[in-house]
Amino acid sequence: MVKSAERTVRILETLAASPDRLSLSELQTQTGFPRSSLHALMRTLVELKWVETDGAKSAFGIGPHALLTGTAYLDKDQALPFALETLDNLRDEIGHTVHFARRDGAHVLYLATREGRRTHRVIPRVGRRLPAHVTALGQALLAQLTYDEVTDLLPDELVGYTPHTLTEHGKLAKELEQVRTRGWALESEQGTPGVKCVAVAVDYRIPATDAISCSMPADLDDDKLDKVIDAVIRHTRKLIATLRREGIR
Amino acid sequence: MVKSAERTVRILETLAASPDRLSLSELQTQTGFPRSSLHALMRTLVELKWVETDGAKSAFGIGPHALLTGTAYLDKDQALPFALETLDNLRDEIGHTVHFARRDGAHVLYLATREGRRTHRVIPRVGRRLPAHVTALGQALLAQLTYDEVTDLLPDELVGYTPHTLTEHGKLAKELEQVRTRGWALESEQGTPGVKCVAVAVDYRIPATDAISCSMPADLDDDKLDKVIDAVIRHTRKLIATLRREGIR
DNA sequence: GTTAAGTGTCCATGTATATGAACGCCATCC
DNA sequence: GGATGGCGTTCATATACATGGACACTTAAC
Repeated sequence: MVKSAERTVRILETLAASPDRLSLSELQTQTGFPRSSLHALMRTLVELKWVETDGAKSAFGIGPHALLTGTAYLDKDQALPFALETLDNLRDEIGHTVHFARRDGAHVLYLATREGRRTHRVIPRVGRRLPAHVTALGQALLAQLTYDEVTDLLPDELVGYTPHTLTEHGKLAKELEQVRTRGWALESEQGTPGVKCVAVAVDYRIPATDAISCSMPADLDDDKLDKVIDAVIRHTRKLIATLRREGIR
Repeated sequence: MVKSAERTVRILETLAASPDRLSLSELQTQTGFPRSSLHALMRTLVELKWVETDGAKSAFGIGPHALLTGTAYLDKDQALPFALETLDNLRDEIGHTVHFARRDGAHVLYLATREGRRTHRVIPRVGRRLPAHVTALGQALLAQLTYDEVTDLLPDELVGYTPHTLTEHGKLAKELEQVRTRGWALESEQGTPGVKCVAVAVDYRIPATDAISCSMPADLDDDKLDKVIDAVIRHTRKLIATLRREGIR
């Protein structure tokens, strides 16, 4: 491990994770790196526009070059170009926001926002990440794994985001078992208050590494929910067929 | 400048800019760094998930952590949370994709995609970047600057993307003068074949650093184009008022 | 079968970096 | 006004890295 390279990305991750800009000393406490070492690294990163500084220089934040570089990850994705049409169609059919994600259900790769009023001021963006156990996307993907793999992947302490979050490994395992048998995951305000999500894994790989989800208001009635579940399953099957046909691995 | 920190981000930028994954030797030729130095850096970056490797290890690509970190830039933006509603409303009203960008018109911060069929297979994503002189967004922002500032900012050679791209500084200056007087920029297939864009600068700062644009099929008739221009101007004014009221700087 | 050019990997050593401590600056406190 | 704690900055020296060259391996050429 090259020390300064590791530190460079750790600093960037720290800045990205913080809701506010950080001073040199705050960075010191959060990263544990010496002030003087940080000083040199920050000067470098600011010059390269990977870190923004607040005029007074006492507040560092993630810079525009990090955005330019990071989002290029999307262009490299094999499955995404073929998924776009399905995702937009699904969004148009059900009228709710659709997410496409991969791996541990964490980072959202594509987002088809619905028309009309938005309910909260959270910026809809790709790359957003919530722990796998609190989202339907995450559960749909975790359900592909064995119990041991799941406990291995997740931390011992499952963080609770709302009163409905499954914070016990036993309960989560039970839920995942249900996801496996019925084929889709349902999240009712486990991650975000007032939001319900349905997710289905896109199993063109075994185990599946991608999933489609649809988020709705939590108070949606069961009739409409059934229609959404049906639509998500239908479109996911179509996407699987497309990916198989195109030979995506 | 810390050498390995600089190299770290240069490597990431090189990987991001390349359409394909790169081998160690390709990285060597593109960056000029010695193979053995690259080797150590790549191992570090792969371990940290900032770089992905292709199983065989002979093909490096940008990794998921770069996406997670880079997109956090969006959460730090002051104006964006207040712009979301306006942008979605504009999209709903005119039925075309709406972009919100800043600085040199380069990186798109928010994207409200339209419903219905998509015309090409380019992944719609934030952070995408085209040179300022080929986009309406870029021209709307360049029009805020003096001739000297523009020539200073842009390279001497203006790259042409289509036959309609303004590749001469003189012609660009003339166009920018027109943008200044009429208040909006129009791009007709100068950046992307088959696409027309209208952009208006959001001048809550002087000079404006943000702009809203709307992209349409190039064959849209003049009547509808006028309606779009009117809508973009109207919504931009509304956003300016909002930002002023909220005291965003 | 031999050559050539591609790949990743390893190692010793000269060079570049990391860092503790000291410094200067500006608030705030009492 | 002296003390305290915040900030960024600087420098000598110990430490860690950069790197040319050697190595092993695969593939393609002939």
